Amino acid sequence: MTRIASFNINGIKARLPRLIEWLEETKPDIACLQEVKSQDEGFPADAFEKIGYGAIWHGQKSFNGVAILARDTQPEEVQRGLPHLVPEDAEDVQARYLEANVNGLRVATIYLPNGNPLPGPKFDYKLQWMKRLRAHAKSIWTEEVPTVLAGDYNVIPRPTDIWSDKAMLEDALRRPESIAAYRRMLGDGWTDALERHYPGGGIWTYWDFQSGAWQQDRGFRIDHLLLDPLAADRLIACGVDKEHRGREKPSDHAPTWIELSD
DNA sequence: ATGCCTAAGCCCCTTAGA
Repeated sequence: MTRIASFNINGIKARLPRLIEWLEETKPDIACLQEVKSQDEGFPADAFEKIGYGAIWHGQKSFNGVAILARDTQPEEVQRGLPHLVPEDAEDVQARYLEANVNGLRVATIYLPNGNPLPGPKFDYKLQWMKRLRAHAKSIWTEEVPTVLAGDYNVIPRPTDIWSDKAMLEDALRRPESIAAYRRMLGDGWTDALERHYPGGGIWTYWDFQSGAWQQDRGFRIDHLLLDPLAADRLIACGVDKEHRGREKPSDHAPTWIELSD
């Protein structure tokens, strides 16, 4: 059995005690992290090595940043950043994508752009980034290696993936363009693990820090694990470590995970 | 229409998040 988790930690320095605690309690074989918010030099690889995790990371000052941790092994990096579709994509220097081979699996950690405010360049960037992600995902598909694309997609796929049908309707996370781009990936054959196991929705992975969202369970589902058919055939369980959202100094996201048979 | 919270930077206020 292989357990793969995705966790938007919202600042690795501020969150290190919570992160170490979570790794030791839930023992994921692979952990995909987002919003590291640290330059490469500041990444606490030693702390992970001490508890048996190898790591690769792509850092950036203040914002973004992604990493892949693997228990008892070193992830083998295969891609850093998404390939360009048009020349302007070369201007993108944001650290949002990292991909590795780990124990015969292909795993990507994804921090998809938020896209607010809209309309505007940030929303355009989000949609272009999704186009690039879809194209690159197709190219992985052709390699026929079991693949998991895990991360913070900043997309609320269905009305049942948010606490209120009326909330966030004008937000980039719920705009039809964002949802359509996400649906196109599912149309290509990628399986949204949580959606498959909980078709009725009502599962959240994010609760705003503000306005007592956590206390009132006003959340939504934006962290997703997408599986190619080889990985989807092995899917035996998935869930959200919701309880970790209620601890001291938490991230605004909870970890999301799947288990694959061996 | 706005602030609500939180983190990081180089700083005690601004930017960004979702």
